[in-house]
Amino acid sequence: MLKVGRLADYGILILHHLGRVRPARLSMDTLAELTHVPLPTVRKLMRLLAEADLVVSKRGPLGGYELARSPQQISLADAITAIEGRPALTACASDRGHCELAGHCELAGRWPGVNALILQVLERTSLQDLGAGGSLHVPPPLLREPLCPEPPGRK
Amino acid sequence: MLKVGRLADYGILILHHLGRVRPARLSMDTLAELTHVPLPTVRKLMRLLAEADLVVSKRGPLGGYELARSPQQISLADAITAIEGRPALTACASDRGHCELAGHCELAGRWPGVNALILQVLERTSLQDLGAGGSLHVPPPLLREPLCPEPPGRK
DNA sequence: CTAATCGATACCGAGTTGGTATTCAATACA
DNA sequence: TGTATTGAATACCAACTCGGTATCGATTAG
Repeated sequence: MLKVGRLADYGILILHHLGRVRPARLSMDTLAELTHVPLPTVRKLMRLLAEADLVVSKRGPLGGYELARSPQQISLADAITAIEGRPALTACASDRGHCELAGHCELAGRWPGVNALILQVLERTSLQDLGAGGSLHVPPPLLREPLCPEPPGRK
Repeated sequence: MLKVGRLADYGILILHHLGRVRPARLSMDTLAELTHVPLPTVRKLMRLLAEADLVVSKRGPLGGYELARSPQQISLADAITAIEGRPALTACASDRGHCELAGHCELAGRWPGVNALILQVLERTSLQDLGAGGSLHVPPPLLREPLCPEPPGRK
């Protein structure tokens, strides 16, 4: 199904909320309430997001989390990578993890290319893009034309 | 990790091999040998691929499978959909499957857009593209410019 | 000093996924 | 018409990943 895990989904939602209140801070408790994600799960998520430097934590009363940078500067790829590792369609395109077919598989060398394409979509979509209205950076014509028109005057 | 299941991976490899020998046929036995995928697993895969009309089967001696259309006309999206259902990043972007956050989640309406983008990459990449050399339809400049440059003389 | 809040570790149950076994149906060819 | 070859269909299973939980320790505002 090519899906992103529920944790990553939740994580992105949390980042979205942090973006909305920026530069204010939100406690895990509040985040759990806002997102309806169970608190222990929020805990696990925040650790990952903090490790990846997407959020900054403050302890003690009045503590909580705030976004480390602006929502424009955080991509979906950032978020997903923080929570479930670098997106990799197949084992051959992944850093960790081995494909037992390696050696026989004629496609092994080709997957990274496709993977990079997908990754780009995720990198070019920011939290901001996701949260606001608009066409996700990508003009509707993309739907009918080749992925990118041949750049004029090249080669 | 945003990965495609191993079955889908195998399935695409199988389709690739069928493409190479087209319009000849290959038996499951041969396919298992060629791809190093265990025969029972090949069986399961071929049923799915046949149901999706990506391959055509012939029974009896000299039987086997052949590609239903040319490798250019089969996209990665076709293959993945046949094997693990329509790709959907999140539950909100999926047909089947419900997100228990539906109703509270401010992002629910936005995911389908991102999903469509990813889907397009998969739809625009054919078996042929994957198997052959070349730049996957997508010129390198895509790596540095906005996903698609604003079409000149528009709006 | 104390309450509020984050940090870290270990653990668990369930569902998905990849893989297997078995039996039946069709067909080329002798 | 019989037999060997090949696909079709069903049911089943084991292992791993994933989402979720519990518990305790560390920091800091007031």
